[in-house]
Amino acid sequence: MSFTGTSSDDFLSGLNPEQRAAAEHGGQGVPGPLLVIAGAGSGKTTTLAHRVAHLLRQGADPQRVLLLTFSRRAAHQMNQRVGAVLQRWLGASGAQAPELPWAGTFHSVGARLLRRYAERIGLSEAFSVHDRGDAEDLMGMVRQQLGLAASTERFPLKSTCLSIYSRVVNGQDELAAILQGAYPWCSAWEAELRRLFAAYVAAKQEQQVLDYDDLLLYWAAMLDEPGIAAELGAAFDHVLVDEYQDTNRLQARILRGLKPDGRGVTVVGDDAQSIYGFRAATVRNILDFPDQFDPPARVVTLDRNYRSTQPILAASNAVIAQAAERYAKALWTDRVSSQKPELVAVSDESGQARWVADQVLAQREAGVRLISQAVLFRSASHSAQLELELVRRNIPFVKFGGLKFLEASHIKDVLSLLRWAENPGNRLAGFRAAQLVAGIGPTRSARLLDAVQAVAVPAEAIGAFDPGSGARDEWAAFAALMRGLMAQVAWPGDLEQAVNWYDAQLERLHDDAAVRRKDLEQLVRVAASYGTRERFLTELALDPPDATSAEAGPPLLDEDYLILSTIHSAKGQEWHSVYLLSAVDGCLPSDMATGTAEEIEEERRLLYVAMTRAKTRLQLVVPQRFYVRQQGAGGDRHVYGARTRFIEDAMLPLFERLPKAPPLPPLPEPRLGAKQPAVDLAARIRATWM
DNA sequence: CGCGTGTTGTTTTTT
DNA sequence: ACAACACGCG
Repeated sequence: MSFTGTSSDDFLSGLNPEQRAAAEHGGQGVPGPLLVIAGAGSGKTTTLAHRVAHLLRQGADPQRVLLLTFSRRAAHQMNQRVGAVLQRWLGASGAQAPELPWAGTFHSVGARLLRRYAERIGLSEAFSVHDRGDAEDLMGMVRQQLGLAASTERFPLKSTCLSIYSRVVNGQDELAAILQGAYPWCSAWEAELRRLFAAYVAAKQEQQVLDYDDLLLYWAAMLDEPGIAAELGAAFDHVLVDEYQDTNRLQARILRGLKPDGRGVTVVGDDAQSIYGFRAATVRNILDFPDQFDPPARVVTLDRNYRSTQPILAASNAVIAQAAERYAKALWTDRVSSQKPELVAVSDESGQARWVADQVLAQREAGVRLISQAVLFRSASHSAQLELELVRRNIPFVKFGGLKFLEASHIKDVLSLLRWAENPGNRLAGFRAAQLVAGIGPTRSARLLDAVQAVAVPAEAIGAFDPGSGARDEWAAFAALMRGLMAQVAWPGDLEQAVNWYDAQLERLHDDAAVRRKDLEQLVRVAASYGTRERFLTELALDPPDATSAEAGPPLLDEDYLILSTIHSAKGQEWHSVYLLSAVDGCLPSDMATGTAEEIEEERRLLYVAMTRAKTRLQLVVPQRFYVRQQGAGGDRHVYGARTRFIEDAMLPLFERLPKAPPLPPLPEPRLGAKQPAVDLAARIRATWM
């Protein structure tokens, strides 16, 4: 299939000169490496979409274009934009715009490639993908087995162990260096951690499971084989990477392995928006990209902002200008406005919730739909008070980031049944699944798994297992379910069967069975959109649905709703009005992240990302005090919050301050002792009716 | 051996 | 305020 056409170049005519240069880079033949530095709101997606369209128009085969995006959502968006551009160009010719089959995240593309090459690299084609929670559980199991949990001095928690392991793998660094740099309090455990990680890797391989890091690690390792590298490199003519500032060294290694000479490679990003350092992303990837090649990659900088008004941009530029190291660029715009971004002083977190709810409603009255407004925050928990307020006032909202559907225990329970059926070697899934039966605990479950491992047909071992006197009937039903799930795949009927069986256990396992039942119904609905059980299980780990039904739930498409989002999840998005909650030192920068200068720089970029999401209206809300958590009910310990350190006094002229009058000092807390109240209001009010 | 209860330690961001 | 862990009962 070819899209080479004869029509003119007008489909690029909507672009500015720099965008156009990026889109057309290379002319005929396979172009050399290209780096596009795309500032916030500079039309990055548009440019990348036009570049893809341009390549296809020049005859590139969509099957041979690899487009690596940061999220599934971005991949989808890109596919649509490319389609729209091409559609316009193809015009009335009626031809179908092509789909890009190889558009996705590094992780999801990795999973697909590994499955394709499974046999050649000694991997089972039925390998399972562990999400973060599963990986932690397995790490916990191994930690237990090695006796590290029982040592007299406390050993790092399983989640910490996994974070360290992940950092080592993704950062392609030495354990000792990572410990020293990011986990100094764990340095004393280096030898034990090494032993733990070795056992963890062995356990994964034995069970044929891969965690997120493995999807990249095996891909990179596969590319170390010259034969496979040549084959894979030749399979793609063009490799485009979005959000390159948030890739880590392992991902850079993959890119180099695919295209050692850089021909056909385009990377796009903005060093000022690098916010995934905690995941071992390194801004060095983008800073060092050009000189990796000889001759160096071409660099195109997009510094015209089409999103925000001039006052919003001026404030954002001032914030990022304080950053230590970056590609120098100052964004500019011709969107004039007299409205500066606003710094709003409120009394405390509940005042903040009321303020934002008031503002959101007022804006809606003024004609700004809820869906064009967003509330951003540093960490998912910061929005708790606001969520209560929104529910109270009947303002519909959807929250991005924070607790994921998949992390809920009932969802994990049901999925463990399917995962075990899909891959009986997956001990973790079996371990969890068997314990759902009343009367089965860790010990019997482990014994069962040994029995399963010892025979050729797992279902037989399950049927023959003696669960102890109390559980025989329950066990028969469970064994029948597993036999059915393991014998043959019927999708999505398998999930319904699993949910049906699990429903009988729900009341016993959880007090809030009703809410959880709704989630399971939702899961069944989601499942129908996946073609096969295997795809469902892997893709769910790589792209979980966003919210549980306990929260707002998926509003109907025609309904209007407010967006709540962590700053991280807001990446790449934009809204007419943006409210940033708790722009206070301790929240932003988070007091969890003030250890090193690098961490603080990343927090600064987070504020920059948050501010540059706003098109027309931006409010940073600063509670004057907030209550310290971790204290008894009725406790009154609080901290007087200072405005975030990233907005220095010298920048204040760039903001409007609200409210205009200085805020009233907080009322002194009345000390209600045993004494009688000074004024007996109650008696007076009773007297009205006498 | 499983399950319910009390105690202790710990809090971020995501594929 | 919450979750993981240790302990003691059935």
